[in-house]
This record gives sequence, C-alpha cells and structure tokens, in this order.
Amino acid sequence: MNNLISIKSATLSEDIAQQLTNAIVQGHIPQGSKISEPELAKQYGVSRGPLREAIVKLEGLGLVTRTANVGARVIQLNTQDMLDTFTMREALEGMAARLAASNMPSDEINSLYALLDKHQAHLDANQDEHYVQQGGNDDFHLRIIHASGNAKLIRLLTEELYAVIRMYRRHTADQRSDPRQALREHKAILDAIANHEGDLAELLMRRHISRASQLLKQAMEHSAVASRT
Amino acid sequence: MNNLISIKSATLSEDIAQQLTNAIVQGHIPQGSKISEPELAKQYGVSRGPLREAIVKLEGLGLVTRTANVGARVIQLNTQDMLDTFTMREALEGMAARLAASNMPSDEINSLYALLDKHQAHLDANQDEHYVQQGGNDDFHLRIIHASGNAKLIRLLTEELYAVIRMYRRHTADQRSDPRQALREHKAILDAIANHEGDLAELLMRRHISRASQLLKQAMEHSAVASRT
DNA sequence: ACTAGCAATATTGTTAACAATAAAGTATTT
DNA sequence: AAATACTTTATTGTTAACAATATTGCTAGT
Repeated sequence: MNNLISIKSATLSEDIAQQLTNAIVQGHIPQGSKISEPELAKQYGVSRGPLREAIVKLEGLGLVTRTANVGARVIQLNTQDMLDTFTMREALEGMAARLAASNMPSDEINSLYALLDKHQAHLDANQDEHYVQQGGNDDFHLRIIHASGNAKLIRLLTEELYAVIRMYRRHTADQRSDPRQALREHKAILDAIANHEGDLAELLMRRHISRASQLLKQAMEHSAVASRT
Repeated sequence: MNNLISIKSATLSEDIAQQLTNAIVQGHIPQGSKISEPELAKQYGVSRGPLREAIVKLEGLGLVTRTANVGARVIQLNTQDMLDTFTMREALEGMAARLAASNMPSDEINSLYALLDKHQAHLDANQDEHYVQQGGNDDFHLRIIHASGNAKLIRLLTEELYAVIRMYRRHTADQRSDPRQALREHKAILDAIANHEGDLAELLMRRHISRASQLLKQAMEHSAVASRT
C-alpha cells in the first residue's frame, strides 16, 4: 500500500529516502521500531537495493541507527540528545544570524519584516493560535539561514539536521511556547540584522534557540511522566 | 590491485567506504575525477552493491557529488568552499571550547597541558618543523571537541566534517602557518578552559580557526596561481 | 522449572544479471 | 565541412537469487 503523496523523483532510491524521512518525522513509523527491509520493500513496491541505499542515507541524517548484520532502528527521541542537538543549532544558527547581518539584502529584509507582520496578524485573528511554519518559505529560521550566504552552513542546517529538528518540534508539539514571545524575539533578531549588528544578532538568536530548547525540555519531561502513568 | 592497509570491518560496504575516504583525502583519487562503479568494483574486488552504498555514504560526507543517471564525482576543493567550511568550524569548535570550559575534568586538562609541552619540545628539537597531528589522540582540536561532552557535536565534527577538513589541511599542506604561533594560541585556549572561562575559550578558539583559514586562503590562492603557470 | 545447547527460520549482506538512461560515435543531410 | 539525427556503446539504476549472520524456538538435561 503506497500511501501519501509520492513525488516522482529521478531515482527510486531518492523517492524512498524522501518518503521514509517523512514517515519517520511524522511518526508513521514509530520511534525505536525496527526497520524490516523485506517488509518495507513490499510496502513501497521496490526491491531491497534502492531501499538499502535510502536507509544508508537516513543513517547519515541521523534518523536511524544501523548495526551490522542486525539492521536499522528508528532513533528514539530523548531529552539529552535534544539538548545536544539544540546546542549545535545555537552555534550554527547564531553564526547564520551573524552572517545575515552582513549579507542580507535590504529587499529581503523588508520581505522578512512583512512576514513577521503576517505572523502578527495571524495571532491577532486566531487568538494566539500557533502559526505552523513547518519548513516552508514562511519559516523565519530558514529565511535567516539562507540569508547567511554560506552554502555549507545552509546545506548542513536545512538538509542534514533539519529532519531531526522537525521531529523534535513535531513530537513534542511545543504547545508550551508563547507564540507572541517568539514573535517578539524574531523581531528583535531581524532588527539587529537590519542594523548590521552581527554580534547582537548572533547573541539574540542564541538566546532565542536556548529558550526554545528549555521549553522543549520541560515539555519532554512532562510527557515522559505522562506516558509513564 | 587492492592497495594499502585494509582493516577488516564487519561489512564490505563499511570497508570500502573507509578505503575510498582515505583514497580521496590522500589524493589517490584525484579531485574532480569521475567515480566509475565498474572500475572501482573490479579494483577493490567487490560487486557494485556494497560499492554503491559506500558512495552514498561518501555523498553524505560531502566527499563526492552525485547526479542521477550520470554518476559520482570527487569534489573539487576551492577557496570559497573552504572559507564556508571553516566558518562552520569556527561556530562549532568555538561552542566546543565553551562547553569544554564547563565540562573538562582537571586530569584531562593536565594531560592536555602535557601534550602541549610535548609539542613544544618537538619544535625545540626539530627546528620548528611541523608536528603532524593528523587525527590521532595527539590532535589538540580533537581533544577539545571530545571534552565538550556533546555527543552530537562530536559526531558532526569528527565523523561528518572531518574528512573534508583533513582534505583541505593536507592538500594545501599549510606550510605557511607558524607552528609556534599556533602553539601559543592552543595554550591560551587551554588556559581559558582551565579557568572555566567559557566566553573567552570560545572567542580564542574562533580567532584561532579564523586565522588558520586566512592562512589557508593565501596558500590556496598562491597554489592556484602557481598551477596556472 | 529453568538453563544450555542445538536446529530451524528469518533477516541482512552480497552477487550477478537485467533494464533504462546518458554518452559517444557514425552516418547522413544540408 | 558542419550540424543534426540516429545507432551503438557504456554506465547507472534496479531486480532477484544466493550466502552468511543473527535471532528465534525447540529439545534435552540438570
């Protein structure tokens, strides 16, 4: 049963990698579960060759762990790994914000201000309901990252690490965070970038991410307790 | 002709990935050259299956680029990519130094001081000849990274990015750098860590790497001119 | 009843053949 | 002679069968 949207890609291996990534991030394949090659191959209507290549790719993305002659397992989210990942994000996105303060063209800055206004309007209209900015062009963080102009940094953050980050965001469904507070922080970061204050932009971005990770930590510890009852 | 040391690994795919990585980093497979699957398969005495898995892994490490139905190519080092990579290093190793200032146990600090003394003695004895610390336990940077205690950061720096960094270090054979200056900087970083001054440790590590990248840049531009004559 | 060793089974690792796409070469046409 | 279209060749993508390892279930012994 080949469910969901299947974007035709040039090669089967890429296709499967994409679909598996989504399935894991969205929890259709549960955390910690074993990846059975024959089962998945049948499920997606592919042979094991391209499937294995996809699994190797997922291992590189840190979505599964593999042990020789045993197989692959979906990772299990836990607080420590989340904190470690977000500390990396702090360093990398902080640097991205710093670079953006030097490189971001003024029209892109204006466009980003417009986006934040849109977010504001959404909060006003929908009584502070979360604005879902999952990965699209409306994602503030992605915009900053791209504005860094550092191709390696962009690739690392948006291709290598993004899947895992999305997984943490989604599975804890950070309801705890205050969207208005987040918006204020975004605005402050953008102000710093607009003023070409690289130091400040980096500092604010770091604080912003650090704060988010603390909220996520609380959420995860809470749900860990909840799931134990 | 299966040349060089071949460390028996659990699986052929891992073996090949390891050997290919070394071959590329050490320049046995030249930059920009095409990876021919049948040729390499014959050369290493393997079938194309595990070889392809290895290539997928190398793509994740950023050592080759792949295009569908065409094949893989070894990356071509260039100044811009180097600068981008080292900017990432700056952010990540800077963070590692900051964390090390909090987490490094005192006996490990002492052991690192001893290592720097050893480097010093080597310079004194060998008239400032470069001390080769390629990846082993004698590599100051690797020791700091591990002292960060951040598993994700360690994996990223020592497994994902390290191959490319080694490639840059090796192919430009940074003869321009002054080893005594580098040693002084290492010592200053370690002092900051020993005093638990995270801010300072990060700052110094960033400067240290930034300086190294500037030297590499000069070396690369120089050799680019040289190779054009 | 529980543990240890063995047999059976299933899964992963690997291979070789087949299919599809791209590159190279040749011939034909203008 | 140059360019274009076609044919041929080689390479990549995919598949299915085979080999090797690990897991599971069973039997036997204490």
